[in-house]
Amino acid sequence: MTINQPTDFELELLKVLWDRGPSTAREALKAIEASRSVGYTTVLKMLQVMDKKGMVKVDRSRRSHVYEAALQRSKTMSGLLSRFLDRTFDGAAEELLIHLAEGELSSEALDDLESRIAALRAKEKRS
Amino acid sequence: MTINQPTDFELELLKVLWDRGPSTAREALKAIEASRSVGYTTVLKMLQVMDKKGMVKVDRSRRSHVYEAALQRSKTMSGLLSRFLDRTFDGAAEELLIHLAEGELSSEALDDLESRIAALRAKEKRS
DNA sequence: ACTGAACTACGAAAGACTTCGTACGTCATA
DNA sequence: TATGACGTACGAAGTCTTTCGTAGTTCAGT
Repeated sequence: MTINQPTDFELELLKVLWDRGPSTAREALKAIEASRSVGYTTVLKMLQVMDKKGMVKVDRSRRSHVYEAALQRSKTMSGLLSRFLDRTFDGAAEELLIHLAEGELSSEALDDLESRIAALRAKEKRS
Repeated sequence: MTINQPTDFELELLKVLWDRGPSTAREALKAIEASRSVGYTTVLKMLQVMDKKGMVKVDRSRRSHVYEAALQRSKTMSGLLSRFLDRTFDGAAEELLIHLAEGELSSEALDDLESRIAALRAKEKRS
């Protein structure tokens, strides 16, 4: 059961669908155009490809088909992270954290992270 | 100066070079074969491609050319992480951490992480 | 009913990555 | 010196992703 990992563009589209909810190709285009230039048929084609891969569900009852994400945001993100962790850091989360901590974390993020750890600890103890 | 991001295979080879030090194509092949099957000329070709991209340095003074990583391990990893963070989590390290914490971290890793945070805090205060 | 706008379907091409076959050179040794 | 093992160079093909053009359909407004 190897899950389908979305590519960059696919993820971009999934994010639109997660944020906006079910959307037409044109609506998705509008959302994406905000950050970069791409043609309408390109977006449409990608949505069709994603349909074939089972990443989106399509409602064809209207003339403008409506696309909806068929993947859960959280699971998808976890899957992408997991794969990245394996491929890049050979699964060593601590290694990843070293680089994350050194380059990317603000003081607030550290606060956030600490409270998250505390929550996890509490959950662990409970189980 | 957008740095060349290694692909999966390229990273695999870089890891070999980082771990073993300067190596011939055959030595790299031996190391990689431990985990998966690939042909000798494939490895050689990749090393040649990486040479063209500037990712490795080649010593051609011997018949069997000797390849050496031209990228720093730490910088490469940080770069890969940074790109992944941007593309997948739109740069939000906290988002990444949520998923990392939920899926991948053992109790020991949490310990490790906490002490790392403490160290970062200390470093921050000092500056 | 006609026209133009908007939609879908789909072929095809470009670029990146990976893979290998093949041609050819070199070197030790039988 | 002939042979086989081992080395490099490199073209080419297969796959995947992204991109778009074009053809054909549908629908609303004149």
